[in-house]
This record gives sequence, C-alpha cells and structure tokens, in this order.
Amino acid sequence: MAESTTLRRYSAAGTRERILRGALAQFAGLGLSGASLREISKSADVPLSALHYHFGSKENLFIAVVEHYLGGLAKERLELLAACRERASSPSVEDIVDAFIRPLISLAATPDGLEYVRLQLRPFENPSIVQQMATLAAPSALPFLNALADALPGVSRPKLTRAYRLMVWGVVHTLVDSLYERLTQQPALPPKKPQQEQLRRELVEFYVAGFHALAGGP
Amino acid sequence: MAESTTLRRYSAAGTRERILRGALAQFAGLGLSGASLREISKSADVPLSALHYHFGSKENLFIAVVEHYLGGLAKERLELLAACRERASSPSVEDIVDAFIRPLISLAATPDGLEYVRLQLRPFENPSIVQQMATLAAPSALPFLNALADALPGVSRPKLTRAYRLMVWGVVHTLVDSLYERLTQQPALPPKKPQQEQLRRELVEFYVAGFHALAGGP
DNA sequence: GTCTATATCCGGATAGAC
DNA sequence: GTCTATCCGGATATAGAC
Repeated sequence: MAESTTLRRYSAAGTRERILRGALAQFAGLGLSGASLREISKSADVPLSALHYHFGSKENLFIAVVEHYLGGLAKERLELLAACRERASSPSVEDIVDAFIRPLISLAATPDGLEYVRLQLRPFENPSIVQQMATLAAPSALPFLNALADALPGVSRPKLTRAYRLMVWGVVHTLVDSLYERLTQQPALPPKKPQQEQLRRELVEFYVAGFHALAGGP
Repeated sequence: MAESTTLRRYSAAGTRERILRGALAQFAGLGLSGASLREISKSADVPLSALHYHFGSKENLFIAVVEHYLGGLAKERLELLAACRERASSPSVEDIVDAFIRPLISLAATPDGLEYVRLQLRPFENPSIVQQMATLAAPSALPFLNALADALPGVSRPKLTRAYRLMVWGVVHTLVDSLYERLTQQPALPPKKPQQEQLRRELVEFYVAGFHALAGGP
C-alpha cells in the first residue's frame, strides 16, 4: 500500500500540452521578451527545467506555441477556400474574404483561441523570429493571395498584397485591441454568437468593398 | 590655455533630445520590455544615469518618447480636418480619410517618423502603459470619429468605431510590417515620393469604399 | 523523465564624487 | 548636471540527484 515516493506529479503526456497552454497565455499578454519562463512554469504547474527539457530554449518554445495553435486556423481557412472552389469554379471576392475571416472569429470566440489571436500582434522582436513566423504564415497566405488575384484580374499583385495585409491586421486588431477597448468602452469581440455573426458580416462587407474599389468599382 | 578638465561631453540642452531619439529607435525595434536602458544610453551616447536623471524610469521614458513624437502627427491631422471644414461645412468621408492617412505617410517617409510608426505597434505590455497610450490617443481619435459620424449619419457609432479601428491598424501595419515585407519581398513603404502618393490614394480609396459599404452603398 | 539547486549574467535603479 | 561604480532582483540556462 506504500505509495511511490517519487516526486513526479504528472505524466509526461500532459506536460507538453500544459506548457504550451501556459506559454500561450504569457506570451500573448506580455510578448516574447516580456514573458518569463518562471511565470510560464508556474502557470503550467511544472518545474522550470521542464521547459528546457521539452523545448530547449525560450525562443523555441515561442515558435512551438505558434505552430501548435496556428495549425488549426490555417487548416480551416484552406478547407473553406477549397469548398468555395467546389461550388463554383472560381470563388468570388466575398467567398474568399469570408473564408479568411470566418475561422478567425470562431477561433477568437474560444479562450485559448483569443489568446492566440493576441499573440499574433507580438512576434516582431528579433529577425530570427520574424523569419520563422513568415515561414509559418506563408502556406496559408499564398493560396488566399492567389485566389484574390483570380477573382480580381485587373488588380496588380503589389496592390493586392497590400490590401490583403490591410485585411489581415485590421481584423486581428479588431478582435483583440485593448487600446481601443479602453478608448471607446466597447469590448473588441462581442460575447454572444449572433453579434459575432453580425460582426463577421460587417467585416466581410467592409473588405469586399475595399477590394472591389481597387479594381475600379464592383 | 588649460582646457577645463570636466568630463562633461555635451550640453544639457541636447541631452534630452538625443536620449529621446535613441530611445525611439530601441523601443521601436524591441518593444518596451525588449529594449534595455543600457543600449539606449549607448545609442544616445550618454551615461546610463542620465536616463534616470532626466526621465526617472524606463516607463516614463517610453511615454515621453510617445508624447514627443505623437504631437506633430496629431496636430497635422487635426489641421487638415479643420481645413476641410473651411472648404465645406461638413467634410466628406474622403476628406476625413485623407486627413487621417496623408500625415501618417509623410511622417513614415522620414527616418525618425518611420521608427515612431513602428513604435505604435508595440505598446501593449502592461495596463498602465495601455491606459496612458489611450489617454494620449484620444484627443486626435475622437474628432475623426465625430467627423465620420457626421458624414455617415446612417451608421451606428459602434460600427463606425470598429471601422475606424480597421483603418488605424491596417494603415500602420501597411507602412511598417516586416513580416509581410519578408513574406512578399516588397518594401512596406515605397522609397520614392510619387509611389508614396500612389499608395496614399490607394489606401484612401480602399477605406472610403469600406466606410460607404457600411452605410449601405455610396 | 522529473525535480532541486545553482551557475551566470543582465536588467533597472541608485549613491555619491566631481 | 554629469559621470563612475555598485546594489540587487530576476532572467535563462544547466548540473546532477533520484
């Protein structure tokens, strides 16, 4: 009946995931340099050395967090884009914009997902991280740019890229911007589902109009 | 002929400004927690203690940098907005958007100005800073929101605020986004004046269309 | 694989000479 | 006002017992 006197508190299986969760929250709130491994280890309830054991370094952990949470979002977006292609041979601007925005709003409606969206605003601290983030982002960004180029054949690629970027960052900031939450006394993402649907329609409408304007009108 | 043996290298008059310049570059590149006062002191060529003597703390210095550089931008924007009001009793959406975007593009075309634009993407690290940034931003944001509300009477205030925020962050990111510079191999802000003018027209066009779409068409 | 203890360094802030 | 020297906490990372 003597319980093992080992100090191990958790199975190895769950440790990695708990670290990723804790790290997500810390990095999202404080950024790469602002977060500390000590705090992450506390919030994940693992010893500090477990972070190094599993991830090697702070930067590696950061990238691991991004990879872990980015995957689902990119997958969902690409699936929606593919679904448009099945319905019509080439998707409309509205289809494309919706396929981009819809999964992000769903994601932001979950607690972890919202943290991940916040994290996206923080990674620009050293060139190595920027490089790795760009590599991670490319596989989901390029199909959208290509689809937009097909839907708007009159618009040059640089123009399209800039407009795509307006959409990317505008939407992310809309969902998590604490500065404007304070300035305007409005929550960034409404808590209830119907209002979130409303917000999605509003965003799609806004950006579809913008894209069409670049092509010289709808 | 004996030169004074004092160690003072610079007059006090220039010290504050050099500190602000050095701090701007460091904070813009690395964020509040990523930048170090030691590096700032080196880049400004002043001793570390001068930073504390003139500004008291790292956070105070950060806020001082923002105040110092934000001033000119806000002033120029509000002047342009006032100028529209003189030409017509109530400015059009295009006037308002242009008054918002034009000074930012001019600012970003100067080296220090570009650093300041980059800095805007970094201040979200602790509640006290967010609070102070919101306070600093309000005096220039509210007149623009009010002007938009006048120009688009059919659009609710929350909708307008969200759209305004889309514009704020989209434009800032467009001018300095290193992630997409790498992803797309395009410089964020074109180096030559005519192309900058072109970019400005493009941005104005995009956002004017978006705002009008919210009102149910132009 | 897990955990404690520690090495090593760098950060912001300050004391006090000049 | 300016500058050197220093305090001290907290950071990442690692060594080594179990």
